[in-house]
Amino acid sequence: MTSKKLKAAEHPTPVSRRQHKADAKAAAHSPTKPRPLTRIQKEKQDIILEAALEVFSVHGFRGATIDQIAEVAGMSKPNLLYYFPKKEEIHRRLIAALLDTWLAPLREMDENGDPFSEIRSYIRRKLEMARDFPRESRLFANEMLQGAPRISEMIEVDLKGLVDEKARLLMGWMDEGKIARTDPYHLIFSIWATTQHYADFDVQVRAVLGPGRNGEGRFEDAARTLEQLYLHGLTPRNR
Amino acid sequence: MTSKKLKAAEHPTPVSRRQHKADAKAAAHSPTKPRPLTRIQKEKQDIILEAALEVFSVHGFRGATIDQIAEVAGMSKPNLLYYFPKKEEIHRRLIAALLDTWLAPLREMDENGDPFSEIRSYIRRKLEMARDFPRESRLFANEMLQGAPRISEMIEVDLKGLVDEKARLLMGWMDEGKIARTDPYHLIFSIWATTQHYADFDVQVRAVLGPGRNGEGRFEDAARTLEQLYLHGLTPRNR
DNA sequence: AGAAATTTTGACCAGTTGGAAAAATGTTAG
DNA sequence: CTAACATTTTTCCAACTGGTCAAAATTTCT
Repeated sequence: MTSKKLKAAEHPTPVSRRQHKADAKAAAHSPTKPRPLTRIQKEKQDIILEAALEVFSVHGFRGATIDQIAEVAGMSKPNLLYYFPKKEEIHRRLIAALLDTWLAPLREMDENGDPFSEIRSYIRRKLEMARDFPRESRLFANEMLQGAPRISEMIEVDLKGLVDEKARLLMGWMDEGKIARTDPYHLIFSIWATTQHYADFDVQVRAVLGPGRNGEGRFEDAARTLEQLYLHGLTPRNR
Repeated sequence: MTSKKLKAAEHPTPVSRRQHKADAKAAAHSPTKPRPLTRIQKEKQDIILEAALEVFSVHGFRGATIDQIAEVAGMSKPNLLYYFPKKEEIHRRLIAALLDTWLAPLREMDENGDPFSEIRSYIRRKLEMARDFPRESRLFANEMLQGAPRISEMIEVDLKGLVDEKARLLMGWMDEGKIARTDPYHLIFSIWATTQHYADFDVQVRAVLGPGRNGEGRFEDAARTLEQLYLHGLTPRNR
């Protein structure tokens, strides 16, 4: 009694990028509903994304294999492909989710706050992210190294837009004499670089510092050094 | 600057991993001479290394393919494999040559010089390297992101040794009150991060700055910003 | 319980990958 | 010129790659 010879809804749930032909039943269920529903399969998707983050962040897009991700996720490759029909899909999902989180700290920099404490907070938050989400940082770095082929649009619009806005804010503070005058863009780049460095070059940092200063102490040392450097470095000179 | 010096003590003849069987003549030629000599085939090796740098720096070790490298090098894959029997060999050679060049600027930091001008020079040189050898920087970054599986030894010995030495030097300057007191290790990390950022995250920098400030001007802006930040930030506070 | 839908599995594929063998083509010194 | 060596090309291969498919196992819904 396999009346589903060509099954009307071959991909009703998980990831469906293209409908099969002639399925009146699907239409009957919901006329123009692209995504009927998802239940506790979202669980599986999360597991996959987790595993993919682990693998992509280390080997980059090309260097990572579906088999590898499937193994880390604890499922078979075809099973994984049931949820994400394409390798690229997994990657895109990861990147999309990442960018938002990644820019949050900068977004929080408030024009009404005290310049120094705003900048200090920003550095802190970025440093915390490098500590708490190193894989995300590496995923991002990997994408950048490759020339951001998959996210050029995002960085040219969302990211640039936000940076432009905050650069203007910093300029304002400089004009008011509240912080020393520098190029706000390069200042932001510096903060990005110094904080993300602790995630992206973790091995190097670890190797150089040796086993001694490497736990929470390391984080505090880094935070103190950077805060001093930036705050001290941004204090207006001539009075 | 462009230190082309390469240690020629890696492998003797191109295809040397296994001799033809039963040839007493080889022994007759040179009993215990590991490397007869290499002529103008070194040219080919250089071409291959050039191409490999191009490819590895973008896709990382796993993501790069021999075919790709061969194509960029303008030769057939088997031909390439004649010179470098293993993919890993090419990569190792690149990394080995790189590390030396890469650490040169730090090595040049002179304890007899003026602290501020030494640090300024160091930043300048690192920034120049990021501008002039971005591929090398990315190759290095790629390796770090992957956990430096192929060069952990090098960074744990050579690199750590050098950094320890220079950290001591910086500490000395701090003790003498010549520069503000901070963690010298994290200070060095910061300089690495901020300078290499311009090579590794070039796409991002370019996208954010837009087409305007992107030629030589960009380099100058970055240099000025970093110099101000570090020199200003390292000026001793209390008098 | 039983039908229907969903999830998982196993077999399979075509294209790519790193690499081996050996034949074919230079190159060079005697 | 020619033997000895160096280089290049052709052919080939086994393992791996992203991905498909139908059947089987499982879950869900009534």
